[in-house]
Amino acid sequence: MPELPEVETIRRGLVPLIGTTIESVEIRRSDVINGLIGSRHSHQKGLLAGTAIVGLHRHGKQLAIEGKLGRVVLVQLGMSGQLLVEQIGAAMTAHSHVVWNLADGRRLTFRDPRRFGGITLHDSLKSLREAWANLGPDALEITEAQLRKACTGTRRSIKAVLLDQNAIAGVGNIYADESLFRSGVRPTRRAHRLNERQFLQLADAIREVLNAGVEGGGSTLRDYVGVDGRSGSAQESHRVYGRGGLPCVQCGGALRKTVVTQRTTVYCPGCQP
DNA sequence: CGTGGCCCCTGTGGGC
DNA sequence: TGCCCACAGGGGCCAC
Repeated sequence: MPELPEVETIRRGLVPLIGTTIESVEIRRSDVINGLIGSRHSHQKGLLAGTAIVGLHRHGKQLAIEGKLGRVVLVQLGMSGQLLVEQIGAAMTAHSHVVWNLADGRRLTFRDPRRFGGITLHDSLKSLREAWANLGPDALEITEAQLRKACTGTRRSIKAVLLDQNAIAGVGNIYADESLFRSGVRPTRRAHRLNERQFLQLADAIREVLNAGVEGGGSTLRDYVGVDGRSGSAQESHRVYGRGGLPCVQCGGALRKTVVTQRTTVYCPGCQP
């Protein structure tokens, strides 16, 4: 479900939970949690039972819930993941895998029908930082220099690099196509062959489309729902994503739909030479 | 070692 | 109207 703007919107939606104590945690499907070892008691502890939420962090599309003592629950939403704030006692929807019962009578629910997402436990902020250091720089603030570095020494296409979270963290399929269109770069272009101007324009475009998505409340996805379970209101109009065969907004020519790196890709043959 | 290909899984929307 | 299947925001792992 989420691209970076949705994850950031969810993070902001959860900020009001800071200071709230987690009373207990229900693991309804343990296989969504990576590296569960040890006792039931340690699982509860690792999932922050009995402690307060003290911070909410994001890097790329990953979201971290920080508890007291530096323990961290790292959530990856994958394609269909959701974090929902609900009232304790409300009907539990299908595919609700982990539930944090809060002291204020509400609960935080991790739902993920397709289960491409998951949860990883870290016992310290240091451990989280190390994991995030292995990812590329955050796409929301990507600089031209960082982008150029990610594209150096590889023979892959620029789209493959954009989608590689270890190269740049946070660009998904929609924003890869949107940023490539806005910078006039064909998705299949070898990454190392972009010129100076293209690196600059692409870095600018990535920041712009992601920031626009955040401003729009992360409502750029068809079945995205926020922490309140409602979908976003201001649907951003994508210029190429989902518009294969339709006229290009710049030149009027037909947008071409292909597959690059196993992902549906739409671009304008005229504007992205 | 870098890279492309395959697969994981469920829900849904569009075509027939 | 209803059924079926192609396809979907991601990313880990495996052979080359």
